[in-house]
Amino acid sequence: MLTEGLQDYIEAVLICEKEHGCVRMKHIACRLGVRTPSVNAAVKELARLGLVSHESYGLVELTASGRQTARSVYKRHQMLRRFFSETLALPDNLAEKTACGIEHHLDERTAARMTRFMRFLDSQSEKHPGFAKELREALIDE
Amino acid sequence: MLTEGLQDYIEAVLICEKEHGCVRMKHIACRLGVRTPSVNAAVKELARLGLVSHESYGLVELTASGRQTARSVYKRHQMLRRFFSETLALPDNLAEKTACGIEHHLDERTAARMTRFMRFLDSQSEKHPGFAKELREALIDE
DNA sequence: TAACAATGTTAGCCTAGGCTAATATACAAC
DNA sequence: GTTGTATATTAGCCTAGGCTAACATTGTTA
Repeated sequence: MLTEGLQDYIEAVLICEKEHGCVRMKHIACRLGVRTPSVNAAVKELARLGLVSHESYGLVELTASGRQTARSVYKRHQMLRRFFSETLALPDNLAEKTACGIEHHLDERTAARMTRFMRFLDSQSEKHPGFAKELREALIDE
Repeated sequence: MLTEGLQDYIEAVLICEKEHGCVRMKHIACRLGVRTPSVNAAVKELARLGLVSHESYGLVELTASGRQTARSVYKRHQMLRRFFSETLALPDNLAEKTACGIEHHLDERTAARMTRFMRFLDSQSEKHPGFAKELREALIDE
């Protein structure tokens, strides 16, 4: 079973791949703010689950199914980040932190619903000039 | 420091108090789906933090500061439950489960922002007949 | 090619927070 | 008052997932 922690790790693999072209233990460690022995243990487990391949002292690579999993985790993360950052107009770092904290607690259905919800808000902004502005004003909290 | 787990416990104390008039270990255990020894350890810690008072084999009672903390946790929980249940129109049990999972990951500011956001949506529904209906239709996902 | 720097791995420890089994207490009923 | 049942507590174990320190490997550079 893919625990919350492992979801973070596999997402990190995908992102490190994008960022560096290849994935080393230290990249993952750096991204997640943990030490390499922790990464080592996690990657071992991901390999056992067939989500990455990895041989000793070598690079980490996503398998097909691992990539699919990672993408789905990533997509959800981005959706949440957008919700907090764009919809709620919170600062990027806070939006990111919050998205990161909650992403593992939304099931498929809830995530899909939120996506539709955000789409609806976008459509309202387009249809009704003033909607976005009203929203922005409603959110001010000082 | 009040860990996530302890926040669940202190919220449970408040709810058990509402439900039963007094708070026993077993009430908390039942509500959180854990065993009494786990509750015992948590309550001990809450007492150490000055959030509840409790003597051996007796009832658990919130202190003033504990009650304040519990209420704030509870309020956030309810706000989230409403977001998923009313705004996103998800089934109650799913909304509850999701709210429960993510509540500890929102800081004060984010929670306040979401509250304002929901207030804004309510005001739109009032001002523009059809808004709520359009939203409902936009969320359908079958 | 020898040595060093960077990286990865292993071993062993720690904490949080569950659990069960065994023990202790409180209270009700006889 | 003794006994039985419900509840609470303690002791001790387990897992996930961090960590450091020590060791191993790789690859680069003199």
